[in-house]
Amino acid sequence: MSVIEESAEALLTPAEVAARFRVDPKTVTRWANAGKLSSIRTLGGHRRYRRDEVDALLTEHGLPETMPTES
Amino acid sequence: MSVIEESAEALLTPAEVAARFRVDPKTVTRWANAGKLSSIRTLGGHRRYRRDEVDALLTEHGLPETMPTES
DNA sequence: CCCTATTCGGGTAATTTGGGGA
DNA sequence: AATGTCCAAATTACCCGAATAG
Repeated sequence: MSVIEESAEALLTPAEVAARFRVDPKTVTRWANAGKLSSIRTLGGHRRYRRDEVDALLTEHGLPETMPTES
Repeated sequence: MSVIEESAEALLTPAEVAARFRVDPKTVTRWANAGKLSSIRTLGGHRRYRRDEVDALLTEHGLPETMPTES
């Protein structure tokens, strides 16, 4: 399995989601428990998160106003 | 799982941005509210800031490249 | 020097987050 | 590596007053 295929995976581990939000994996688990983030369970009981959902939440927010030219 | 994710985490906490600008964390929040700085929200409502943007703002003053002795 | 608008920091209360340990 | 729980630190949003331009 090469590294390139990984960017196409649809599911993210808790650590990967935590890294993208710059929070602890525990916090991601809290979000899932609070129903703020949909999760899928592995057969071992651990959670996986939808990558498109995470990416959508990451890009939610606002760009700064168009910065006029410094001239 | 590979290590490629590491380089993608470019988010700063409010305290980290405040430290770079030598201001209060509240002031950074004020900049975000004013739209001067783009922010990403955690699902709990806390803000994360893009390191690229912060670094760009810190260096965009056009400081002279030659920094002689500060005597 | 005075006046005015903006920015910054202090204080409080409520929520979220992170560290340590089970 | 991940889960669930307890507690301290961080962040948020609100107020207000002081410092800084212009």
